[in-house]
Amino acid sequence: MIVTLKNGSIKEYSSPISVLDIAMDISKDFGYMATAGKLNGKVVDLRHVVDKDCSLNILTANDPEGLAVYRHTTAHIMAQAIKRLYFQAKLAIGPSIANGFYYDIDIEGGFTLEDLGKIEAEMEKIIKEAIPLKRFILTRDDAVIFMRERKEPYKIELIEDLPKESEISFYAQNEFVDLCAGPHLMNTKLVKAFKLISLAGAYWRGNEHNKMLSRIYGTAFAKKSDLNAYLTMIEEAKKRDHRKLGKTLGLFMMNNDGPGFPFFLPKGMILKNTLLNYWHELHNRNGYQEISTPLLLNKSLWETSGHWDHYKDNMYTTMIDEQDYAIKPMNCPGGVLVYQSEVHSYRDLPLRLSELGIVHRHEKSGQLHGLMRVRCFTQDDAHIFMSPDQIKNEIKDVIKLIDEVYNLFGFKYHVELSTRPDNFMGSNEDWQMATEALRSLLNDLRMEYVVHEGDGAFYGPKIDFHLQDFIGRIWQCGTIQLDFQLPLRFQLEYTGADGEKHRPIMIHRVALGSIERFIGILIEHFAGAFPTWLAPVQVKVLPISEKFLNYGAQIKKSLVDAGIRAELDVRSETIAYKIREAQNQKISYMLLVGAKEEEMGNVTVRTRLGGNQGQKSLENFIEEIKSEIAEKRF
RNA sequence: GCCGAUGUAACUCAAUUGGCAGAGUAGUUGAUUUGUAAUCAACAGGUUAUCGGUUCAAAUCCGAUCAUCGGCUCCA
Repeated sequence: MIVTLKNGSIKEYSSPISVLDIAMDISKDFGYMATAGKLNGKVVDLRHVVDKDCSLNILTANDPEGLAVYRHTTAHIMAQAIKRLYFQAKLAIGPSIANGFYYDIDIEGGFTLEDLGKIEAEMEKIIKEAIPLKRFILTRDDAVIFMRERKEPYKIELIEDLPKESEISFYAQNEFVDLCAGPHLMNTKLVKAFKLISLAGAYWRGNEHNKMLSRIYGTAFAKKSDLNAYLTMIEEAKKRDHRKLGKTLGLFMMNNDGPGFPFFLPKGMILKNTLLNYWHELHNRNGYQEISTPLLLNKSLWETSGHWDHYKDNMYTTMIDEQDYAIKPMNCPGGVLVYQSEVHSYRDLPLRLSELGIVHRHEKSGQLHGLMRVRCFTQDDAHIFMSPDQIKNEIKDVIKLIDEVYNLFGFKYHVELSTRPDNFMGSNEDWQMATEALRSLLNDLRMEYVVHEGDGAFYGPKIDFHLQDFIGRIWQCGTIQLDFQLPLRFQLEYTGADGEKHRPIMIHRVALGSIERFIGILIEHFAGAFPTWLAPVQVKVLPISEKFLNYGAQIKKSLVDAGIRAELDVRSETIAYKIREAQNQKISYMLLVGAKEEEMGNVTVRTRLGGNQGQKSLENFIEEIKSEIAEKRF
């Protein structure tokens, strides 16, 4: 029997032989570190017996797939510890996830943080006991009986959902047995570094109508040093939290009297306006015309648009002169009314109406999160009205525009295509045509994309752009939605070259998504140290002592006259103190001015990252920083 | 909305478990006049989230409400 190994080498073994034996044969050390095998592309247990020619890659906790196996075993150890300490606890599911693992448990009264310490201690004991994990198989019927004896209702439900004739695998570590497809480590002693991270609630099978279970999150790594590095990374990520930086940098604030409604402070407003100036420039350049539509519109409009039926629970409403009104949760009907206000010819199309629309949505209290999830936000919206033959080119241009924005900030992103949801509006044919249009366009552009079946908007399929932030969280920002429904509902028309009336097609699109959230993402992305073109304060002038306040004021005036955002530190503090504060405010340029500088008409430049850059003339400094700002360098 | 935790000065956190609400930072005032990440001193700052209850006595115990945090669910 021939086994081809990952490095391309070929080994011959007498059949049958276990994956573990092959691992041990390659190297004893490697065998001890092995967590699983990848047999012909599929992750298998070390216990798996190989009996014909194959390709095999031995996985260790240093491979992502091997680490997942390692963490999954750690989840089993945690479940065993919990069953030892709390016999009445019922186990649900416990998979490995991106940064660790969790286990959902049904326990009367839930867990407390002190319990986590006890569970960790019991897990250490289980690891010391060096318990071998044994795999065995039962028929489905026997598996149900087995779990019934053990009084594990969630496991029974899981088994009953499997096909009737299937064989079901279990893993046993002494008194503890869990339903599990595997694979797993051979022995509990192989877990070297783990930590229980947090406690949370989670619905059984992710359904909010089901019972809320207690979820314990933990993580595990091959080495203690890797675990510590991960914990340090989490601490670092906390320092970047936009809610914390928003406060220390004076960008925005929240207040109990307006939960989910952010306040922008002077410095945050500069950031926002600078971003929007760029946005205006970008959209002018790309043939958009900006409009602004009312915040408050009659309920009947929302009924026509379909929003009332679909989202009335999340809309803020009020009554004016005995008529129902709603605060807009979206800008589209406003855009549609603008289109309708005139008669259009095919020559007007595509008509690109952009709008920085302020929308309000009543998000449930538990899901608010700093600027990332708010109840009032500004969409950088646009509605494009066009004829069917313009769809492809138009969407291509929108993709190009969005790509330009993300590249400017150095964001990585990926694209997802979302198809028809259950609560869709319109005909199957329209949906199919719209979805195929998007799909073939992505294929034409050779863009990689993930398909999300059933995740589209109720009026049409969409292409979503997902950004990755510093902590690795994914944020959906840009979206392009193709809509046949609103033009139909509002009876939109244009006169074609043939003199007949035709129905336009509509694109809804945003590039930044929510301005507020995008700013939150920018804060974390740059850790508050914005590129100079975006920074609320671009230069801080620091006089060596009060004697040089006048000279400092002159420098500041020259900078401000040149269009640079500069501040002067007028306090009678030591220069070291002023520098410290400017550093903490993440200001990229500090200009020190004292006797030497005043004499020559110079400034001494200090950069946040590079330290002392020596003296130069003010003219040179202004010229350099202006070109840095103009080019939007970072 | 659901599960869990939390809420004390502008910020970060104490208060020996029910016995006089305190420190550092920031702020103000004064002194100092400084050359590359914290000069010194004084002052001011509070209905302990809110409302109610238990108690001789509540930041502390109990209940309700509000908000925040970690998740779940949701996100047109």
